[in-house]
Amino acid sequence: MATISDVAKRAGLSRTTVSRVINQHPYVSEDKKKLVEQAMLELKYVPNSNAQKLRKQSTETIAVYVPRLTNPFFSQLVETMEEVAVEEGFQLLLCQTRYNKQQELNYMQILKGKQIDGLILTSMENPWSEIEPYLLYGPIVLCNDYDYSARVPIAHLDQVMGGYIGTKHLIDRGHEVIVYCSSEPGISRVSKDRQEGYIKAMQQANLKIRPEWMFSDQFTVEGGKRLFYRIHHQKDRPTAIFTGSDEVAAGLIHEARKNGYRVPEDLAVIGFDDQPIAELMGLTTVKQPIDRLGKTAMELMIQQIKSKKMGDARRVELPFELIIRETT
Amino acid sequence: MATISDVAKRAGLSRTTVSRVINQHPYVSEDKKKLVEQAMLELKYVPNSNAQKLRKQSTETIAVYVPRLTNPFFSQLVETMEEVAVEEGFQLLLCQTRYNKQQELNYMQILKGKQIDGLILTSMENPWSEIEPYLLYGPIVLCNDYDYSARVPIAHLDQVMGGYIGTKHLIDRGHEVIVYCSSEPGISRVSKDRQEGYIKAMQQANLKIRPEWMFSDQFTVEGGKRLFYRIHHQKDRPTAIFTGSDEVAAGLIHEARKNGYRVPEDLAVIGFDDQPIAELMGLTTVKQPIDRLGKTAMELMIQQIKSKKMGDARRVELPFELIIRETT
DNA sequence: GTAATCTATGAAATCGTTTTCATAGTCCGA
DNA sequence: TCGGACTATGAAAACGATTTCATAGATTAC
Repeated sequence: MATISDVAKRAGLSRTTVSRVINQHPYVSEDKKKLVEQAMLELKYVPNSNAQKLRKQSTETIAVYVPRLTNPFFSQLVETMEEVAVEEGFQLLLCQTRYNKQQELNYMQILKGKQIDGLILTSMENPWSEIEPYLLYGPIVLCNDYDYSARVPIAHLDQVMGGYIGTKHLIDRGHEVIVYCSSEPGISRVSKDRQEGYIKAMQQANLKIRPEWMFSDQFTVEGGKRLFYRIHHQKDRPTAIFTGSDEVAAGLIHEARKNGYRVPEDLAVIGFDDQPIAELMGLTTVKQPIDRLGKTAMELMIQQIKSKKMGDARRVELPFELIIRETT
Repeated sequence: MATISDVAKRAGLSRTTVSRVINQHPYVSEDKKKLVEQAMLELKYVPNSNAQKLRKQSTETIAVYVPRLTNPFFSQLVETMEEVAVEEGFQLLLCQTRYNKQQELNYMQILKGKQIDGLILTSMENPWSEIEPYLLYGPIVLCNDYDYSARVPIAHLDQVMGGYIGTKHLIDRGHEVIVYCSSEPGISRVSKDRQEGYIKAMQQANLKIRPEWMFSDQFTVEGGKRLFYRIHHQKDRPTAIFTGSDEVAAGLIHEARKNGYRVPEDLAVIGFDDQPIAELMGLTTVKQPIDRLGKTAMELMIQQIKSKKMGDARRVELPFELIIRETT
């Protein structure tokens, strides 16, 4: 494999000059530049990026932590992030925490080892205080999940509002017994706040809230199905359900219909996210602008890397949109 | 940030000995080892991974090229691959080609620049002859998409068979006018072979094949909807459709029902992949073992990296499974 | 006409590791 | 008791780039 020295030798110049051509420094004469380019072409030379990273102390690589990719919310988030990153000349290292505290912390070594220029967290399995120390080693941006005590850029939605909007819609439709199902396992602020929004809306309407109406352990299509049977067998059956994702809603509706329920007459269901499946099923849902969320987070990251300033804790809050279809 | 020299100084030993401890070489006495570990702890030392990569000439990083992540087939594939990679001590660099020839070639610089130890292609936008030269720079493994002339490890399914199974099932159900819809844009062998399987089954049954019964431009839920209207307005309306993915099938069925079609009585539909949505919609489908596919490909890659032997063109072919539900 | 600035180039230091080579003491068998 | 094998350590070279510093000719400014 050709090195920069080989190129220099071939062009009859020094390594310095070759490096200047590669990095488009000024002060290289046109004719020498041509010579170098010719030599690089002949030798099929490509700079060794590990050497570059070591010397430049920058890697043009950003890591994204997601719980798991089969959750469409996160795969769409990552898709957008990769697109923005590449446009700006960065690459994406993908890390799945699998909702696991330890896994998340293990991955932190990547930041410590200078392997990446920055880190985007889309969910946090550990409290911010566990993560904060790593800020020493490089910039961190929060996306989706958040913690207001964190002094880092954040792109997110006000999930209290999200929970409120959805619940309020069900209340407006005349429902009084409403079940809430959270979106994620773990200590995520997203779940906590969204549930707070649910509670707020219920209280405002003077409706009862009961622990057995709040679920926090079902997150997939399968989970939605299980959720249905839990409800189905309850004494005080709810008339409406606020689910943490469109997938849970879809699974739930599927199973409900199979058991002779009419939706929304016997059971109203509202989803969350507005994934393709929502339109397909005619699902009323609280839409999250996932693309804008991912784009914003990545841009905040890149700005921070390029400006080399840490500590500009800009917070960008994006809006929800209630999409009313046929399940409420 | 502490370097290996700092650690060495603090422990009163040489860099060499510290390096030996880090890499668990033999021939380090217990007491010196303790000293080094103590020093590393005190200084919160973490090796600079770019320096390691440069010196070791290996990066413990594998790149995966996918067209795009919002296609659930690919996000599931990547999810599995990441899991296997991490288990074996590797990391995953994610690259989306967006079905774009040039993008795919651009990304090839990553391999040339020694930034990764190997490359897994899940789809090919360029003919193998364009890609082959890059083998010089590191191992390549094909996954899902394939080209029999490529002398590299391949994990895939016999898509001719896949197309045949699905079509045969429709024929067995008594259908004679069957539309085929391919799974991907571009020159992918997957599409070509699957279509060949369709043709084979049709010919075996002495059924007519017409160009206007073959579509190759719709790949999403939205695409499925558009596909429905194309068919809806045709003169010789088909009674059955073989779609390239469950999503297309889902969109199509949704739109068909909206227009008063009964499925499968007026229009039978078979999907491909067996994604969660397929069960949800009661969709008959040709199941691909995506997890096994991803796992196998990653294992083939890691074996090749670890053995340092190139050119063992092992081919692993996994089986389809026909899942019959209610849409055929 | 001279000092200051700009342009163009290369030698050598540097980034932070691992690897090679050299050295020396210990142990063991004949 | 001698020689080979094993254990333990460190100095210096190597990985392949970029950056700093030095130098020198060309140009500009007054």
